Amino acid sequence: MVNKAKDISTEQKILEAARQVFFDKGMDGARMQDIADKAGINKALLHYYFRSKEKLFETIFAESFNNFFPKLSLILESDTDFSVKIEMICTAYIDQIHSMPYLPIFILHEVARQPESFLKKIWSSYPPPVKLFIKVVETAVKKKEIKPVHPLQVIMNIVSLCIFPFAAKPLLQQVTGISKKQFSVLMEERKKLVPQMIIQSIKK
Amino acid sequence: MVNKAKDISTEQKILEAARQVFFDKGMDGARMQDIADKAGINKALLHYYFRSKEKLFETIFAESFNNFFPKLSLILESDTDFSVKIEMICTAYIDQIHSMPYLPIFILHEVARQPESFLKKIWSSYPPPVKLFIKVVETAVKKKEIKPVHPLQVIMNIVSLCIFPFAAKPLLQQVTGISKKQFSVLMEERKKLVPQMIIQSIKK
DNA sequence: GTCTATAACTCGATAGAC
DNA sequence: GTCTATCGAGTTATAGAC
Repeated sequence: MVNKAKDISTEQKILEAARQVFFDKGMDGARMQDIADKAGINKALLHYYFRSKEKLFETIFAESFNNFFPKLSLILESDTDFSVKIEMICTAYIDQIHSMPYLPIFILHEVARQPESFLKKIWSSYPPPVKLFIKVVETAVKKKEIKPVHPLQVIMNIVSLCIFPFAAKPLLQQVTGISKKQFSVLMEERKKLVPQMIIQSIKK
Repeated sequence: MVNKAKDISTEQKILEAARQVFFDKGMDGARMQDIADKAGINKALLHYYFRSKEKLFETIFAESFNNFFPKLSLILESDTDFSVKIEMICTAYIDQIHSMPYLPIFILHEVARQPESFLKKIWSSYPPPVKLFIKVVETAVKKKEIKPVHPLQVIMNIVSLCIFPFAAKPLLQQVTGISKKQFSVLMEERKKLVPQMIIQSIKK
């Protein structure tokens, strides 16, 4: 398979191919041969650009980790009501993951398998803004805008409701037989449903 | 490592070891040598009991698939209020997964990777009671016990809120630094929180 | 930068003794 | 049933020509 756009660099072709194969098979199941085929080059060239499979994986994993936390900081720091922030976060998450539905399983599977030291290194470059998120919830509680709640429960609720359906998509499709299209419709609906649920569960 | 209880059969030792290794590493990352070591036997004996790695995996995957759907049918068929059913399902799910926290990632990762034909075969023996679940929600809607809602959205909400936190546990612990114990406390709380959220979101 | 050829190694599987 | 020893396929990585 040769890339039509001649201006796409070999490195970019490799990264795109690696993304597809790693997302699909995971680190252990991915084959350098498959990545080379998909990029339209041969194995040796992979090693020329990225020294080893591990280095290539690290590159994909790091950028994915970053993508897993959509522009949360910007939203959290914005000067908007708490409920508006919730709505924006849900929409950002659902849109983000909808465009790369294999991301959640990949991240969850690999995070559970990598040594702590490796993870520490990765997100020293891509820090998820959890502290900030917790602070935003705590502030809303103090200002009596919402009920006193454990911030982590709220965060878990939001992320669960937005992301899990994508992680469970293959299972859901197998079990219910719904089409790709029907699934997309459900996910679009959730951009309204999920914030409603969250707000309702913590409003005074 | 030799098993102390002499009455535990070799087959059981293999299955327990295989469960651990497959849950931890996935099919592709698992090594027959690791399973043999953990079971206190050698590789050849694995092949004597289960012809191949694939057969052994199939055994573990099938029983896991079954465990992923806790005794839903019994609860769904029970003669109780809709809201009580929701509560029972959440408790059943959280308790079930709490006792095997690696199950969700394993199932989600592997389901996405197995061919459709294989999955069809598996759950012809372990059918998840989705049809029944949908019917229960639809009945509650018709009886005007709850708002008109898309049953799949309700099901997704329940499963997301109960299961995702376990799938995200390694990530959550890395990112927030909470202990195993603190995590358990949060999950216990959720047995009350989640049903409340679900009921509130669909009550008339 | 890109290719072919191959070295070095890992791992599932089997043969065959006890 | 259980073991040791080994084969052979498949995979990452490198050497070296162009």
